[in-house]
Amino acid sequence: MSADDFIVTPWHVEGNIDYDKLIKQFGTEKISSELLERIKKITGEDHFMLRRGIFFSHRELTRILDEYEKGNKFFLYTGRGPSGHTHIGHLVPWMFAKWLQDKFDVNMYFQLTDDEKFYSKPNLTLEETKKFAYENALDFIALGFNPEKTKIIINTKNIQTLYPIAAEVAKKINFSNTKATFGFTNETNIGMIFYTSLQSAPCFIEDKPVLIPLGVDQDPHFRLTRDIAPKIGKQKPALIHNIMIPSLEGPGGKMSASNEKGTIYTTDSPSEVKNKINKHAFSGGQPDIEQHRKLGGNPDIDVSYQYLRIFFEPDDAKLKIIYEDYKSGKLLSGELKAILIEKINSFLAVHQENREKAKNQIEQFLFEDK
RNA sequence: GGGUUCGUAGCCUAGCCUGGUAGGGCGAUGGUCUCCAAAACCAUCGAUCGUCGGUUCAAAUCCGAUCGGGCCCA
Repeated sequence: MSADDFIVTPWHVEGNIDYDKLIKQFGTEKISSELLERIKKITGEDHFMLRRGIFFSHRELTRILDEYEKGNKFFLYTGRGPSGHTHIGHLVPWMFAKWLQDKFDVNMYFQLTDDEKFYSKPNLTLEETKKFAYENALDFIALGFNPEKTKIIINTKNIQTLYPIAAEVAKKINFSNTKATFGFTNETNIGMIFYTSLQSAPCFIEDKPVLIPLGVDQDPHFRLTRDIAPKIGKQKPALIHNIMIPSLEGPGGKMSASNEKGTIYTTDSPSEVKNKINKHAFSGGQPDIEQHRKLGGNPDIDVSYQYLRIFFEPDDAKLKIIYEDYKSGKLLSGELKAILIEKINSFLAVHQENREKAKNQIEQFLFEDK
């Protein structure tokens, strides 16, 4: 694979992603400066994830805003495949979704696809995926979603509600569609083959437009959903995509829940965070201090800097100083790491407290079948 | 129901025909080097070869059964 090759699919992300190319490949739209201005005007704030291009692409976000301005509210939908513990990369779209909920005052559905992870991970049992679903739900709730307007759907639990919608969808998808979209073969179990219709279901749970914030790698699922929507008399879901969060160990992969050392979990202790960052975070620094002072570091490939940019340092002025100091060689990699460690640990201290409280709130968040 | 194929460390895999208790790659771990990380270089851990039984002085290797996965046909 050459330097400018990259692969982005729902199951595999590899290489240095050129997001402009990806927009062309996927046929999505770049979030333009006009669109940014418009969002800013409506919400009264330009969220740093938008401003910095962490959310960089969309499908029909303009339609959602058009409707909203006419007084027609939309709702939000996102989800998570509970194949393991939550890591900080997962929080990026959720955090943004929380902001959207606050600003637009809309309903939110969060789908935990325990069945899908059971189907797709040979070694996971349904018991385990259900356990992770519960664990992941705590992290979601901990971010402060409005309990009046937020419902968590667990596929195996809420199948009664999902199934009639999924059936409508499933009837419109044939085997060729799923094979082409997901690369299914004759070895693929039939749970997987049906599954995408279940992931589509929450898009149609309310008779309103839906906006889905999600990692761009998950876009293919909803390309299919968007094709089906008009056929069953529904509106196409609109999407807003975030970039892939790099693994601690460097660019060229997304943070994976199965790679312990390249991943910071929401339940990690301060010393674990410190150790992981110091020992594993890929740096853009020079081989030694002398050269670093002389040549400076490269913040654009430095994972610690990227984490600050993506999530942990919302203040542009502070971020800019870090960027310039690192680039000039004034700031050493170890010092940059120390900044990040401090940021992550103070975030996690609060998050973990909220996560504990979430254990008592979870009941009110769980979707109840009617 | 019939046929076929596979089952060796976390993952991929050599060895099976021509029996003598397993070799490699990736990964993991530790060290050297770095302000860190990476790279590089050292070193280390890790498999009773799906299970049970048989043949044999000796079986991952041959035979039988059984369990599990895949594919094809019905």
